[in-house]
Amino acid sequence: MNENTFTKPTESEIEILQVLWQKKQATVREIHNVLALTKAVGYTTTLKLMQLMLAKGLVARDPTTRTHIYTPALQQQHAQQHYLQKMITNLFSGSSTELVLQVLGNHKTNMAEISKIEEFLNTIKTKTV
Amino acid sequence: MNENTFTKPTESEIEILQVLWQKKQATVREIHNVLALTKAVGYTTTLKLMQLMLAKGLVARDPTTRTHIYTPALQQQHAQQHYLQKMITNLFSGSSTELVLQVLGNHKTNMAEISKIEEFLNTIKTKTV
DNA sequence: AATTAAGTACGAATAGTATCGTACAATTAG
DNA sequence: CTAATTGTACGATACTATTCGTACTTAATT
Repeated sequence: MNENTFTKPTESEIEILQVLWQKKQATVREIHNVLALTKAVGYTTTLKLMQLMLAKGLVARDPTTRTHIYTPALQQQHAQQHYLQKMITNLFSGSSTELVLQVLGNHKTNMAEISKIEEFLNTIKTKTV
Repeated sequence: MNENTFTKPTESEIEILQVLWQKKQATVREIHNVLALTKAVGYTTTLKLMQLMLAKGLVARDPTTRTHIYTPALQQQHAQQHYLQKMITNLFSGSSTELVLQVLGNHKTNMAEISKIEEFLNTIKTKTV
């Protein structure tokens, strides 16, 4: 399983990856504690999921210490692109602009963020024919 | 099952809804023909899925004619919001702006669309403290 | 040293999703 | 009028994902 082969994470797996992306690395216990904040789930369930993710190549781990330390093996940006593309196709009739407008309309965006987006729009303007 | 209860469509169900949202209404045969363009799937599979979607309240149908005519019972915008929110939380660490920048960076956006987005940013600016 | 605590491994049960064959009904073609 | 075609209904099956109990191992506590 090389890095070109995108193994689609399931929803539960993405929840785990989200924690790993933020913490950079974590033990099963640490991840489980985070997940347990928002949903009822047993420790061995989280453990098993992470073992399956290891087999799929979604995470890596250092097994030299007794308590294994896991790291994400899938880049957050890759997952973002994959799911964004799918979402644009299936939910926004293929229009990325529609998606952008919908997001901007539904989430409070402060001045600094608006400026950041405007700035970015200006840079792509120069590349647009 | 009232309209406040959002029944989360599965991925296959969203593919069907996508066709319905575009066509406004369609028969099982019509939807199946569209799906068959991109994946191998039997007619009765599509039929069964749509019957399950009817039971879930995701679609409605007019059964007075022999060939039933289906319509979407879930607004496209509702589904968009739900999945956008989930995506922002799980894949973008809660930052809607990050998502917007990612989309703009990965999809070609023409002048007209850029203008549309800039215009929208201006309107929300006036509402931003 | 014995007991308790904390960890991994993994089989197996459960639940959720997708697939399709077959039965049957209604319409259409010959 | 009979055949073939086109449709719906739905049970059975396969596949995928999730959940957790239990066994075993290692480390820490008493």
